[in-house]
Amino acid sequence: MARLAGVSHQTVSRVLNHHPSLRPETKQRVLDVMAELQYKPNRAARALVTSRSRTLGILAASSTQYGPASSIAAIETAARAAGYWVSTANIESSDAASIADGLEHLAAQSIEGLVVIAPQVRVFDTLAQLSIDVPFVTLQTTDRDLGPTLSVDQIAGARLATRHLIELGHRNIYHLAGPQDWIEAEARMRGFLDEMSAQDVATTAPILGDWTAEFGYYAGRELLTVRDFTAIFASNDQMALGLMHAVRDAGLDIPRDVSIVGFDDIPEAAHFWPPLTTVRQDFAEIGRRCVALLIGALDPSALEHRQSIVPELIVRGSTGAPSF
Amino acid sequence: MARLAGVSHQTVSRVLNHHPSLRPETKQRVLDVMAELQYKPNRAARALVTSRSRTLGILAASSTQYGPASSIAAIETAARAAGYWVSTANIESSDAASIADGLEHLAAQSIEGLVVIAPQVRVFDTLAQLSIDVPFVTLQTTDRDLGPTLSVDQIAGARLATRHLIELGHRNIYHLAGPQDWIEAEARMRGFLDEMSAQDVATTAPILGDWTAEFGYYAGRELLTVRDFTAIFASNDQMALGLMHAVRDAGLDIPRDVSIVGFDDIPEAAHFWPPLTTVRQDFAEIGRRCVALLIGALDPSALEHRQSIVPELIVRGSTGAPSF
DNA sequence: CGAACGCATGTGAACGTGCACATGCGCATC
DNA sequence: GATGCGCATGTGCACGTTCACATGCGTTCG
Repeated sequence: MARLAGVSHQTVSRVLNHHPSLRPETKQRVLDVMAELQYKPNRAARALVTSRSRTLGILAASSTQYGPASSIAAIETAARAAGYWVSTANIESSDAASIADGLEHLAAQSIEGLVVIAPQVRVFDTLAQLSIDVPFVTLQTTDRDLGPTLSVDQIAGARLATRHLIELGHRNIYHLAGPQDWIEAEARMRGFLDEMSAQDVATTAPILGDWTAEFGYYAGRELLTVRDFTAIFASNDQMALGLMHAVRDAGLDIPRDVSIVGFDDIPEAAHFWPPLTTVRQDFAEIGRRCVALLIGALDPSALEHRQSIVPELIVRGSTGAPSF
Repeated sequence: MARLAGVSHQTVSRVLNHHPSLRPETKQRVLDVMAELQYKPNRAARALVTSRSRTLGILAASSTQYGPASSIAAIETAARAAGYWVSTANIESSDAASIADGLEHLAAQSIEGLVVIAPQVRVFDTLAQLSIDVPFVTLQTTDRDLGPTLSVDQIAGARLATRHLIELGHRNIYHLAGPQDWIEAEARMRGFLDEMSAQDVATTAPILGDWTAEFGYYAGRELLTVRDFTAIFASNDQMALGLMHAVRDAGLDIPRDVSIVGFDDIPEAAHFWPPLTTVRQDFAEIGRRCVALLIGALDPSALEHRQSIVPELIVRGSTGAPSF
């Protein structure tokens, strides 16, 4: 007990909390003793009395993928800098039981804020059911008002990608979308459809995928049996990779026969063959903003981080004019 | 307070801890009230009185990469199943300050066990300096006795890859290694060197990389200016991807002119062009074993999880016999 | 010169849980 | 029928911290 070394426990507490009325020499003396004893304040005791856990929760699906993993890492870093801890719950399947389990695990440590990187709608239903009542953030662009949310302009990114293909001269463009319970997937699909109709290009129904290269490969094989298109916009880079694999397997050339665009700009995308044209998302920035939003909601001060993050089109070798 | 509903707080406590001497009807009554009130036991209070946090720490570098991310996810899942929480600290650079910061962050929540997925040696020095005294696990194959450790046989995996190339007839093989402060990288390099000398093949000095595709690309360009080799064994799949990019840029064919082997078998590897021959590691299993080991060390019972995980060579299109 | 104020520090209670011990009750044993 | 034992439950304290309040001392001001 550091307080054995000179002062009362309350003075120690004041030192820890940077109380203004402290004689510098007293403060220093306490600090010295703390250093000597390797004193560590007890987080549990503090949480107990303040009833603040200073913990943020992340509910994550697909946390092994580059995008989610990057956001998680950025969230952790930003939270740590702000003096918060982070606890993650990964859900493997997106069924209700799994979601509920993850949320309960987070609730059990009385998190003060929640970031959801996962299928959306069910999560919030479950959240309501469990009557977990914390501010939360999600990457979103829905109409629904889901409380404080962070707007990353997935729609704009998807429009960028689509416009690029149209400007190159493509008129038969498929979209390989992500799972529709992901808000990002839905937004990218909407961006694709919006741009297509804005430019008066006939649209085909998007194909619903699962984010994996494996799915992209099989979807590509399927599509190529008909081959009524000259370009595909995939909702992430992994699916784009699978598509490219299928296209090459069919003996076709990219981009001469088929142009392909991805989404995310994972670090490997620049080294695919051919290097992938894609939409860059700043996952780290997303993570940082999530934390800023949450902590803003917790320390109820300014909350004007609502400006959206603008994605960027990175043009590489996988797209070109169609050859007729 | 649930205890207002009939019984003493101690009885509630007994229900929570599955005490044997409880009349079933009493127990049920308490459970009913708990359900009705949505009662959640307070983790902080419990941690305070038991002085057990039930929290495992992960110190992670490169947590956005597939391998580390997979292990982290598996650790989280396994820990959750065992009733533990997980807290992650990501370190961006591997300098001492960053490591110390991460470890202090973990120590501040009095973690009971630590998994290190990061440059190794400095971590343990720092650990000692901060006199953090918890059991820890690391993926390792060093000679050093670093306490309870998990042995994943990286050496065997690397030998597998190297032997595959030698058996195909390659005699001029380079190794693109990972950063040498990573134990995995060191072990894979050792496996490569061991196998080369066991098979009496002349060895060239390994090139030290940084795990990224970008590095693989530039290393490949560099190597190709001389081109005194027919095969390269890269220490992970990302670097292998970069290498393949460089080889193609030079107008060469894979595997006719150059064979390439990776390590990890990330999900995308099967869809690279050509599909990558690589060594599969079961990251999820690694994560699970980490937790088993740590919890075994905490609840001091059996500790015989020491059998190592055997990696597997996956032969795909990126390797073939050399053409002379 | 005394009252009032502000600063630096101390005192005691409280947070919600688990542990050690105490209590009361029913049943078996002699 | 008294003694003792085991089961089911209750009582009080402790964990380490913060909060509200109390104390003592020096300074200012009417």
